Amino acid sequence: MLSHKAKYALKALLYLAEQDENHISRTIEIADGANIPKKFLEQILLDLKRGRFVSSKQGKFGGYYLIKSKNDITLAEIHRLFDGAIALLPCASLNFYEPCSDCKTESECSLRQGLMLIRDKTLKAMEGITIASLVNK
Amino acid sequence: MLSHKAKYALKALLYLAEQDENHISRTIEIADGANIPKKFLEQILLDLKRGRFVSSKQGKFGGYYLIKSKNDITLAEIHRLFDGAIALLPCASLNFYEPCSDCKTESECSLRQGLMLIRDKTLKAMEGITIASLVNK
DNA sequence: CTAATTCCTAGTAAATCGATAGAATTAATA
DNA sequence: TATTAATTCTATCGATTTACTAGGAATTAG
Repeated sequence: MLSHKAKYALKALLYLAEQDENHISRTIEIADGANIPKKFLEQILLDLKRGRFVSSKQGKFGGYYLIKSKNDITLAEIHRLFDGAIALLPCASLNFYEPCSDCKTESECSLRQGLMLIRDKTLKAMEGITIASLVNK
Repeated sequence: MLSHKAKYALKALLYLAEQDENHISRTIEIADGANIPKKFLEQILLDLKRGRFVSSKQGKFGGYYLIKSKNDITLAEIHRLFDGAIALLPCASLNFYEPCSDCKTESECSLRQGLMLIRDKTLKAMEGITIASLVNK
């Protein structure tokens, strides 16, 4: 399941993607437009900025705008940024790999094999969902 | 991600599936065999019993045994029993549906459409992973 | 200088998670 | 029938995470 943070991030990105190019959106504008608690959204936008999905202009008349093409922002990336691993267990994860402490020998962990299969399919599906693909609906 | 409960449940089911037919496994035996905290495993086995995956015999020489074919126990079912929805948001879930409080009109929620697509693919993949398919490795 | 905005750091209440404790219940068998 | 070994049930605990909120510092346009 997605955290609220991840959901709000996606909604905020969708909002930004729907604006005219060169338009700068204030936090409050996004919060109202996408129904997101404003102070919470502030943090989320900062995270998106650190992740180089958006950039900002400070001070009066400042705000946020996309710096990554909406075709290149995938659900998989947003999931990873806010909720971490896409795999069902860390031992089956590409980006957040950690061995299981309770598995005696990993090569023999039959569960892991199955979970890596799931991971590959889920990942592929999530990489196919882009902000652009969602906006055009 | 799977909770420890779900992971332990899968490991316990794998353990049971590997035993001879008609063999009854005590909790402590499963706990040792699959490296699961015994008291925690107790709860998990009760959950699996309520879910009609296993049954138990009480008293001396009691224990647990599979009552569902290993071909019919899927990762999807275990995920649902212990961790709930497979979809990324409740509004995109089949079995745990709930509307989003922050979406103005659901039909217009472009995010939901994408998440239902992911759900279908993930679900299909998870239904393909059975205890039997994991044991034979 | 002032107003409007992002940026930063804490804090907090509630829920969830992983696990433990202990007593009640059940059943085999000596 | 008493003993013993097992499941079953209920309650609780501490740590972590989640979803926010609060307050103010820094920045910028006019």
